[in-house]
Amino acid sequence: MMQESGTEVTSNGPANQSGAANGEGVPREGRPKSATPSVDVTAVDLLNLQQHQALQVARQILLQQQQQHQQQQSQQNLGRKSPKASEKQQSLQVPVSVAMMTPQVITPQQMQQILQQQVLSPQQLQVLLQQQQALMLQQQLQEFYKKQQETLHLQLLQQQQQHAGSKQSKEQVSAQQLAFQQQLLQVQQAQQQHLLNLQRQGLLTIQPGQTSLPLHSLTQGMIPAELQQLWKEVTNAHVKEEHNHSSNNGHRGLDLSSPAPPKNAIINQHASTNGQYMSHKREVSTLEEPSHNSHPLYGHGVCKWPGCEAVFDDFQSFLKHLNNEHALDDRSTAQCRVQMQVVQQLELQLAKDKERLQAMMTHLHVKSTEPKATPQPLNLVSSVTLSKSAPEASPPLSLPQTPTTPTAPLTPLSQTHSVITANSLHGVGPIRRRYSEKYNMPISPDLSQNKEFYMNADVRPPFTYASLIRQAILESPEKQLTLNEIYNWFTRMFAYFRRNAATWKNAVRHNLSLHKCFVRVENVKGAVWTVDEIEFQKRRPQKISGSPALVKNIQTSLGYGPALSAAFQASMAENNIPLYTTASIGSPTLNSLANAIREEINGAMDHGNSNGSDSSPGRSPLSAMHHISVKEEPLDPEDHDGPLSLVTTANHSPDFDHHRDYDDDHDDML
DNA sequence: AGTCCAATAAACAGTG
DNA sequence: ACACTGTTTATTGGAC
Repeated sequence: MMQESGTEVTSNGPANQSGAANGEGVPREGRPKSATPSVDVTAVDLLNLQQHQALQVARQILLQQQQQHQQQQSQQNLGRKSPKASEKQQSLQVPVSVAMMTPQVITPQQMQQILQQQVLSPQQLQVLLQQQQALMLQQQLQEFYKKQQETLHLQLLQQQQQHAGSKQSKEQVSAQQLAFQQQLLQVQQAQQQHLLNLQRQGLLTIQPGQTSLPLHSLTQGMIPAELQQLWKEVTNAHVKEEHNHSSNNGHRGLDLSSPAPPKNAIINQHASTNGQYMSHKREVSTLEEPSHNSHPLYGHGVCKWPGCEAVFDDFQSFLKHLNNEHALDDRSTAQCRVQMQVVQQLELQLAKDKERLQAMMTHLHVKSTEPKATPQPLNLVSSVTLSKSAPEASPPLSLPQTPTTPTAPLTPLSQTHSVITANSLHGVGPIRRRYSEKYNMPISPDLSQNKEFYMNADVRPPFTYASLIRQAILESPEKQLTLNEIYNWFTRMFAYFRRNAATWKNAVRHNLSLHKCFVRVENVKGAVWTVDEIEFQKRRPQKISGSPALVKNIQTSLGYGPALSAAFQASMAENNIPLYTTASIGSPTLNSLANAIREEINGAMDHGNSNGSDSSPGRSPLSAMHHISVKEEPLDPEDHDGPLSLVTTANHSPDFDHHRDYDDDHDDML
């Protein structure tokens, strides 16, 4: 029945649905049957790509720097330049080969192709999009820097016409080097911001294992080996050619001296976290711990001074190196200033994120008796463990969190069962299809978080039709929808279903008919569809638990502390253990830590060999799924004369659900 | 390799 | 006749 909602977006056109679902030239958007595997990119790959691109940009800048410098020197200081310096510059250009490294901005066509082939998950696409934005930004920065260089060059020429002395020239060169460093820093910071944003949105998972805290991860991401190599090139070139004179004067627009340097304590605090300890030797000698063979700038036999990476067999030689190579000079000072800015930036970001966290925690605990959470990230753990003790607070279903609050994080207290958003794990493993259905997980968290994305991007949502239909129905006030209203929900919520109209309607109907969880109810107005939640939950996930390898993985992950393996996270998700994913709360590493601790508290270590009742994967006390008061007799659609009688009442009955779910599952599995 | 599941396509029937 | 709704079957491919 075309009800009042018939005015809805029917851009799909009056598709001849019956029997000719694929009519009207709608391009079939099936699975990427022969999708080019090369496009299969994970978030980590994208991160690497971005870093590589940033490096290229930076190298381009460096090349320009060097070229301009070379030009000016050959023009102004013909006989003075040492051949070595010239060789150095030449050698710098050789590996750069900027012409060969075109910035890999994805063309709209390529983007469209990626979108249509659906080889990327929405999260990956978001990463991709944002990285493209970052690329743009970097290019803009590059252009800006070009202009800056031009003006600088002009001024340099003027000055050198006035003072033909070499000293002045060197000062300018020094300033240029610093300007470049500053520029590099800007690029880094842009990246940094970007990465933080990505992390906050849970779109990016830092590879665990190498760091202990997010900031460290971040910094590692910011200054990869290549970037450090670049830095080395810069600083070496700078040092070899000239050093003396304060670099504070003359560097245009970089004003490194102006920002109030962070307190040493703060520097130390960050140094201890991000490993990028950066301070004057004098400070080091006064501040560092006198512990033997231990130095913040020394780790794994390598000097950790930015851009150094010199290898030492013993600590003494490192100290010697530190005193000799990283003594108090212009270069070290400049590097220190740069590092200060990095730290400041991180602090700023940290403060913002702390504030955000505070607000989140305040919001989430406003109804509980918990004391207001402190901004300490680790309190996530406590809040998690606390929240699990009060599952009664959970409303019937995940539906209360409608997608209308995309930025609002999940409310743990209210959705013990739906916290999982496998999206954060999407990039970890192979791209799976429609993960939400697999684990019977409510899709609302993901949906709410990515609502905007799905609404605007012509990307297929990674949910099964059944999940989407269920979501549509449950979102409705009456928990019932006509077929047409379901259609409308699809088109309203997903750009993909706006464009690719024909087949999915057939699929919707097919799913409605096929799955027992969808119950058709005759209504006054016609027929409406409701969700039989019990049936829906009966559709069990595929069993993954019990894998010894998995258990071992978990154990090692915990054993190694916060470096929670991706496999572990994946297992958490696949085992239906609610976790505060990166999508819901900022830092993935923190989440990993929280998860690890929480998992430990939950006694998941006996995951594989506990007594049968609790070895089931989803038996997180926090999960407790949602608990529907189940009528004894199975629902019979035929017997119901009203849809409301079918709607799950979702009374919480712990006694029932605690073990029934899994016993049921096992029974069905066997 | 076999099984399960979801997506897709399509035929068909009932109804307004 | 037509469009919409609903059911059913078959095929395909991915994941396990």
